[in-house]
Amino acid sequence: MLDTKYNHLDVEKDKYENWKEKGYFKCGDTSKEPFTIILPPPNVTGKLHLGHAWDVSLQDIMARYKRMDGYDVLWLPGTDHAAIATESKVVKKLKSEGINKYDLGREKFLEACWDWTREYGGNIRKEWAHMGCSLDYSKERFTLDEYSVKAVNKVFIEMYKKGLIYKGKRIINWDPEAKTALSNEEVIYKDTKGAFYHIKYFIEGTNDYLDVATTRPETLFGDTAVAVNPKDDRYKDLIGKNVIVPIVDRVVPIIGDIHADIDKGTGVVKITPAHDPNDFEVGNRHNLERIVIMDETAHMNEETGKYNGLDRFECRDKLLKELEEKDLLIGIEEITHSVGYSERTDVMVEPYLSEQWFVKMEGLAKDLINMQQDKDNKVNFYPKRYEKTIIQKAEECYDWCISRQLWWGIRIPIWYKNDEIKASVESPGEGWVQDKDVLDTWFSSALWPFSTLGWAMEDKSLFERYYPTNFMSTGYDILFFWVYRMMFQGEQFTGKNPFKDCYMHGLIRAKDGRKMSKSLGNGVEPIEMVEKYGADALRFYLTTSSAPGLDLRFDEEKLSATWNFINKIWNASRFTLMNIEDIKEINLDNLSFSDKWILTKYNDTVKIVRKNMDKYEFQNVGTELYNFIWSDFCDFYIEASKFDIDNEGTKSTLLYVLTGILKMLHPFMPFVTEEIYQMLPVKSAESIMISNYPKYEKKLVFSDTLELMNSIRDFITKARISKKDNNIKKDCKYTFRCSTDQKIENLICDMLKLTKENIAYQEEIDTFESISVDYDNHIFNANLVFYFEVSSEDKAKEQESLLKQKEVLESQIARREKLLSNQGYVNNAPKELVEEERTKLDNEKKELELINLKLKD
RNA sequence: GGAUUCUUAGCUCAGUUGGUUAGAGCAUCUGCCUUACAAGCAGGAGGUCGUAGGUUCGAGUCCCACAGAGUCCACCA
Repeated sequence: MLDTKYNHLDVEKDKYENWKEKGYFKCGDTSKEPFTIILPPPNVTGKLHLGHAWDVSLQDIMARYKRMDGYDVLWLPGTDHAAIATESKVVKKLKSEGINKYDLGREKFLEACWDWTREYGGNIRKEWAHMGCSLDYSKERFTLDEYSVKAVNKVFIEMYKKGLIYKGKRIINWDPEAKTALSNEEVIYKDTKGAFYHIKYFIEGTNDYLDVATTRPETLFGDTAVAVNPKDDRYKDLIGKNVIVPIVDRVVPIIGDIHADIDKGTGVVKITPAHDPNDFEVGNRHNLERIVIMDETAHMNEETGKYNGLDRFECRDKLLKELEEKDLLIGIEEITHSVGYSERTDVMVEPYLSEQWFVKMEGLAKDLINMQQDKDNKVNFYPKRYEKTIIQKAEECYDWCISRQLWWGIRIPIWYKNDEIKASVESPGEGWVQDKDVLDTWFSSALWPFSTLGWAMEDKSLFERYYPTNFMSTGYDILFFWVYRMMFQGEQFTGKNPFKDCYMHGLIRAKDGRKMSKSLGNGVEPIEMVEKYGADALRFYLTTSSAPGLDLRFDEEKLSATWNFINKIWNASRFTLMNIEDIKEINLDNLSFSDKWILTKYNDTVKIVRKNMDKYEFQNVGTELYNFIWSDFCDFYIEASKFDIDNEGTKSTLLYVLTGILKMLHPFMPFVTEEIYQMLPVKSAESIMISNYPKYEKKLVFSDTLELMNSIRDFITKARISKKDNNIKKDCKYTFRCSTDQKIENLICDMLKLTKENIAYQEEIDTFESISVDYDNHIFNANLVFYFEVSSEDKAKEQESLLKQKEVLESQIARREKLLSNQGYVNNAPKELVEEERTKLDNEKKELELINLKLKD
């Protein structure tokens, strides 16, 4: 027997291990249709945060739902080596031990990374287990395992040969702390306080100068021109003349270029082709020299004379001082402007000229756009609007910088010998040297949906069976990092989109709407919440509390309310189990009105739940189940069943409906549903995980009963209000007439807790005041009269309440009459709706008559 | 500059082909320890659905404008 209270700690203990041992998580039943989900691989040394908990819950819901519904489900787990993130952690750790990465050397450093990975890699698996994720661990992958590395090499070489990957000298975003190039996506722009420094650039051979404004004065060492707009009347005559770059005293030309904006700043721009992407373009147009003035750590190099060796910001300070001393600084104008920071290290990104590998995006992006036009092969986004976002991204289409000057990652399969270049995994022979760089983590992630399934392996059976995948779920924050890239790589190498449906969820925010972050200290640990309320509550709360694509404000009170809901389910189960111990089989032949009613309601619920599950509208599923279970099943049906509990049909109904409830809840709350399922006296499977998902059963739908019982329920509610409003005591007397059926009369008496002692005798009645509750429609009518002693105060109260009722009724009748006299409504609205309105109007009129009668007394 | 989301009860949010009197949790008020559950039960109060127009027989829902809040992309000498 169940305890009186739900204890999530007991319930969630050991179940996961048991499921895993039984092999329920494994795919492979080829008699069934496959259903595939690939888990977005978290950073191998990372920690599960609430966003992950949300993400894995969504996927587990789909995995469990489809598994129960007869599919061969593969939910494939894996982790990502997370190049920069992991490498920077290992560097930091070594540093604390007084070890420098470069002194240690590449091989030993990689060993340290592997050690780190092994040490922390298990954590994430424990967290999946806490959350109840039904992952097939026999297929677990890592972005540095054979599956991934082979695919990455194959893809790289093929793209290189097709000219889709090229090496180029360009301005890229440089992270001076991690000492690597970054892609545009890895740069985060933040509003930063800075200044326009106005500097004098003297025109050669004159005492006149140009006022050049810059936010990065230290780059003047790399200036090789000054540009003005050719249409700018102020300066156009100067084009062709030269200016002298201050401090370095270099003579550089004044050029005319549209890049110089007449309205911006002073209209004069210094051109530093090696340190600014726009200037780089200008430099190309005018054949300007590119002078690199910094090293890879953003310290000034030998080009800067006495500033050589200084950090960029230190150099800026000292340079400004010197400019001031030499009267070359016109002024400083403080501004707030947007500056790029590295996503991982949070240092200011430096635009930096270097040689890097790029993916040529034009053709790939076009293919992606075309694929989305194809109804049968497109990715369906949930919510839909993300498709537009993806398309826009594809239309912008700038090349993707994929080389990283790191060691932890997949090394670029390119070999050099003198001037020769070869693409190959193995060394082409003696004297060949491999490219030192590794690939962007996201390059391997982009292949993840097919690399994990053995696309590059000899045995392609998994790929053939489970690709393309069915469901992808992820936060919108990695739409461009990942979803976009998976799409074009999938299309390019498999000819198909890697997933059919892509569900985007939002971010988890703190209760005040701010982002959860370490610096604000407002983060919530999912594991703490699991300990406090259970994984079941956390999963249900996270997945049913917001609409797709929207952020979720984490509210512990709501999580606690979810716990209460589970406690309610627990107790409803407890009641059911207490009353059906002796049942041997479910027999739904001999059913009462309320049995038929709950079965009908239940089947409606099954239908709506399935519909919404298939559309990933989990918040609707949540609302539907919550209302059905709490309001219909617990508050009404269980109460009604108490008076009929010895009936075989009622016992069967209780068990049948409870079983269905547990099954529909199972994807959301796997642990508690399994706990209760195991105690059911009649069940079809050894675990709820592998039982069948409920189906709509037409033969268990009794529409007439639905209508009847809804009316009865209405009547009971009304009678209850009357009882209370008029302060009727338990010992009052009543007479009760119900025209339909003796059973219904009994049920109503029971539900209203009216007992034989309350029956009134005629002679008594005469001396008592009375109130009555009437209900009359075409399938059910009843009349309940309470007789009781009443004070003048009570009587006044009743009058007041009747007048109020009258007022409400009259306004409703007026509204409905207006509606029904509207020909447009009568002609256009659905017939049933109009008919319903008519019935209601009739009822309301009858009710009003009764009230008027009572008011006359 | 472009795109996009949000604005519904005191608070946090649902409301998906337009159709009863707009729902829930928490908080609040009234009455109940009724033998599944007081972390509960039975009720009550609380909303002119951001503002102003339009389409429609009918708008929280569709369209337009405006206001406020947020996010993404581009630009940022």
